[in-house]
Amino acid sequence: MQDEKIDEILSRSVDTIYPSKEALKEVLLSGKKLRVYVGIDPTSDYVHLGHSTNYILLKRFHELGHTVIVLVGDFTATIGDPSDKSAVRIQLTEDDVRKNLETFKEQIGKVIDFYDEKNPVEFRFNSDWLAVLDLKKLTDIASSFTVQRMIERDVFRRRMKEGKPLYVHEFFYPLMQGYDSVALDADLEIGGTDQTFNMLAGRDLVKKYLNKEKFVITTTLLENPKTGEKLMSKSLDTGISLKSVPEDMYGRVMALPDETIVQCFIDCTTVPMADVEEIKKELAEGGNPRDIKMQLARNIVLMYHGEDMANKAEEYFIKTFSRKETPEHMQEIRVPVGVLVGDALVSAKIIPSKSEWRRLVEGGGVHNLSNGSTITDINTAETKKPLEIKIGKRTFVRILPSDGK
RNA sequence: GCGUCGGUGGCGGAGUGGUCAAUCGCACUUGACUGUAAAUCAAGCGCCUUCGGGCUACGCAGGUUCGAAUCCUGCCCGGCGCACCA
Repeated sequence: MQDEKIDEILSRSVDTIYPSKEALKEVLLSGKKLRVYVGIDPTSDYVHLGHSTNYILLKRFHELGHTVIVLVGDFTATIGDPSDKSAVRIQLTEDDVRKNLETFKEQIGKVIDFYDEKNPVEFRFNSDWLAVLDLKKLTDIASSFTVQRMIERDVFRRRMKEGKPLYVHEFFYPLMQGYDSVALDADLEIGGTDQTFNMLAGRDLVKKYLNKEKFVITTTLLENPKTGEKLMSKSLDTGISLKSVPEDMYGRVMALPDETIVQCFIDCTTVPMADVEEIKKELAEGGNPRDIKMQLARNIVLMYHGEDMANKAEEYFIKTFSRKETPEHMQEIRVPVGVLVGDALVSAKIIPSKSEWRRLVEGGGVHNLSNGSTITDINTAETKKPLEIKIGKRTFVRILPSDGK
């Protein structure tokens, strides 16, 4: 049982283990309790399915009784991770961080029990040690790395090649992140493959200051196998937020490319690998990807919203998209009698502008559910009695006229 | 500091006096189709419009011109090269 769990830790969603899988396996089998951590960026409270992979893995360590730490990168956030080129430095107030952290706990709390009394999860803030780091110490840390090694890094190399700015302080970023491992007395860090460089910097520093081996597990990123694009990207807004309401979360999972189904099962759910193998086989043998993707969507919604909500989301999806029925619950807006439908929708911010409304109507994308027709007149003013409108496939609005002033 | 190149829509990236609200790719929206909000195909993608057009936009501020994203001046920001380097 224990061995099985260890095997899963060492393989599922794992890209690479440094220094080696065998070395980590040996330590895990020895029964030694490790200090394992994952870093989070507190600049926003946005956590998506891609992040969840790391926490699911962290959970596995937690279940084996290892000490689990969530590191809040409140100090490094003010520098801006060079891995993310939109390096707008954000000045975070303590309040922002706290708020984001609370939201984070709510979302990831569904994966790991943060309030487990038997094995409490530690939350640490790197400003505690980084904000007070003096230049002497920083110089000492920096002396562990050569400039050559820094500029070898592809984000840096690419930016130099493209003539994009590259600031000196960006070199500090991996150093600081690496020093976190020292301050935490970490034995193991988990992060996406995009964090490899930063996490490896920590290995060097831990060896230097603590004279021990820090293990690093990089986890696979969800990618579109066709384009190689990251499936979950904060900047592209393609990720599936863990804050999504059940119907939305379900639908967004359904919108993922068919080719990613198996990987999502592996990385975003706790469905046993044996079952995942079954699913893989089923797909290979011509199983309907839609049905299998529905299982996936169901599993994911279940994780974050519970069984009831998963059922409801599934039902909603089937009704709305498979059978194209009108949902029971829809957004309602109240408007004075006689107002143009388009104006009402714009002022309710359901549509960004009148031009957009015009395009939607001209493109045949607006339907009057009350009588089953497609609205073709942009100046339609059917606001005398309640009107149900469908815009595109997934926006439903009920317009309620009120004669009140 | 000097020289030089550049700053364009959500992003990447064309355009270098008029036909530019700005080629194209990505993202996004809508439609068709379907097995799904997949894939594929089609259309759209600044704002307003009585559909004639109007308005605001190409780092910022001025200027030249009948007319500027495109030319000039100044400023701000960046790349590269040179210089400086106790």
